[in-house]
Amino acid sequence: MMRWSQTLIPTLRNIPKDAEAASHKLALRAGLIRQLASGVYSYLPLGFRVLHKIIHILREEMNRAGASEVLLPALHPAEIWRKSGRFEALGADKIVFKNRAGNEFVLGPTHEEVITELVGGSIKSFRDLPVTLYQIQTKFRDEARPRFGVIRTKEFIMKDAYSFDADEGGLDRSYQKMAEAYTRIFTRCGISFQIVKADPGLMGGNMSQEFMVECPYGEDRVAKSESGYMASLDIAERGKPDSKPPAPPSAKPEIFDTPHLRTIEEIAHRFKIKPSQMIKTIVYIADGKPAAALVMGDSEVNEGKLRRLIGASEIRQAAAKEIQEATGAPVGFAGPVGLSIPVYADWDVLALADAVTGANQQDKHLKNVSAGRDFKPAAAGDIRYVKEGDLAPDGKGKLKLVTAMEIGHIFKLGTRYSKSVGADFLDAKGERVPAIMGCYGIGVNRLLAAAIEEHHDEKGIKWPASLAPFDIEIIALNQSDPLTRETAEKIYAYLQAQGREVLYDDRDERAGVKFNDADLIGIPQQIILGERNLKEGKIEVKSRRTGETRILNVDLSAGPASFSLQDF
RNA sequence: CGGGAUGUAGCACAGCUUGGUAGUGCGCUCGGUUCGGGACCGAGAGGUCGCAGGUUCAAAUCCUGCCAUCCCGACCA
Repeated sequence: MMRWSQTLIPTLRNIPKDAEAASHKLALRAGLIRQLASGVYSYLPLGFRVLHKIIHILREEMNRAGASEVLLPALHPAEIWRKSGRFEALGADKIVFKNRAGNEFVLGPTHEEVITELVGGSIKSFRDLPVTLYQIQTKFRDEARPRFGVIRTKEFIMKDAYSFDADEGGLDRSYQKMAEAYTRIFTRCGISFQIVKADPGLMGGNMSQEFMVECPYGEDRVAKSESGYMASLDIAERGKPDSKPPAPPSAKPEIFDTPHLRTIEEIAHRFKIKPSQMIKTIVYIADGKPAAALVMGDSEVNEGKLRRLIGASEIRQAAAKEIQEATGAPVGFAGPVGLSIPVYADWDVLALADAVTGANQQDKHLKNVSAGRDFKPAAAGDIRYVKEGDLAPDGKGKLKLVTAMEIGHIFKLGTRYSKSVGADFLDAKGERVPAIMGCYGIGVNRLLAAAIEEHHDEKGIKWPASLAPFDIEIIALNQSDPLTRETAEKIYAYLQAQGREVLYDDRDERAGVKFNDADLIGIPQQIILGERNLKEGKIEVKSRRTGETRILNVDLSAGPASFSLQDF
């Protein structure tokens, strides 16, 4: 299959200083990848083999789920992105340029537009549906901040699939099939994942789920409870706290001077008040009308939740001028008392007594403020991001926040793209209607990183069998010993004949170097050939995963076929 | 994009404060001894000190600008 001496596996003894994450360090040290520029990597023979293993699993499972593979262009005319309205939304993340004719192109960061255009031009009737297409190809995003080696890069391989259905029921079925395929894929890759409700974000659409891996070098925060609730921080909800009545107000609100102190931190620091004793008042413009959101000083308003509580369809933070108009004071001094615009309070705020908040006058704040007595919210609810220790939404147990990495994401897109880009068909009644779409993505390189993050120890990588670049590594301890060399060659030939993928470390290196490199690159099984054992007709087989070793008998005189190797 | 840090041989780093023309470990090449968990001895090769400009008799070292990379944050399929 492959001889070490004839390929490129540049293992590193020193830890490259720019690497932080375990997967980054190990991928570099094991000679899987090399960096060309920030967020741009080459995959060397070992790394590329792992990518191939992942891709093979992806293909099998996509095909099994009834999807068909295509290959779409990476070069997209800017036109098509303008058509969907995402050209601007893409912002600085898109890599755009003009060709010699002056036509603008973007290097495909994702392919909803292209696939919709393609399918839209090809389907005519509801009889052509459903159809699910997928592809595996390089995407380009000029990430502002590539991170952690191969976890977030500017150029990455993605498996993306798109389903087109005639109706919502069809979409549900297509989506379900993909969800099942994803579960099979990650399970086969040996990755411990969890499915989390997520925010569809820029993609649009009405439902999405993320496949997440808990990992210190992930980029997402996920809230989870003991009873199994899991949601991305963006949309995680919390249970309504026991409506403990606020402590009886001790005194009436009182104005005090806070010259140039605008932020919660400044006031908290200057007057030695806990942020949790303060009411943060943020002015929003909801469907064109001002409204104030109230949360405890140590919390952050979640705009999605606020929008739902208000019942608005669009919401944004107010500009300085609008704040001045709505509260009569400059930014930094807003408070709920005496405010003429409706105020929406988080549950936390209802339980606060004697709180500190803005006085709606420049350089002044109020103390001894209590909800109910000093102001009445238009509505109260969960309008902030959850925090560690919050009550779980089902009221059972507390929420924990964990760092996680997203390895897959599935969306029900609906008609967002089929309407804007154009993918119509004639339904059974002869009416022209847009196809109902779903889209489904897996980051291939990221999966490689996730597997290393989960499967490694101090010595190196411990590949799951399904992703390992090779099944078995032959370690010939003394390459200058004829018996060792001969046996190695025989076993190498034998294993290949058995259809095993084998790496033969035939380098003229010392035993220690080979052992350490073998543990580093993490091939699941090692066959160790040493003179002492060979003289007695024995070889040693070691599992990288468990460290377990077994001594097997080999009858060398009878040729390579006289022994066999079982899995542990 | 804001904040912080770093840039000297393939990798990891010292030298910079106090300017005098570059060093250590690993790796690499050759010879020898070794050979079951990163050997030893001897001899070598390898560097535009990130780039540009400035100060100076003299710059890796001091000054200015730029670039690159990493980390934190913002942003984000």
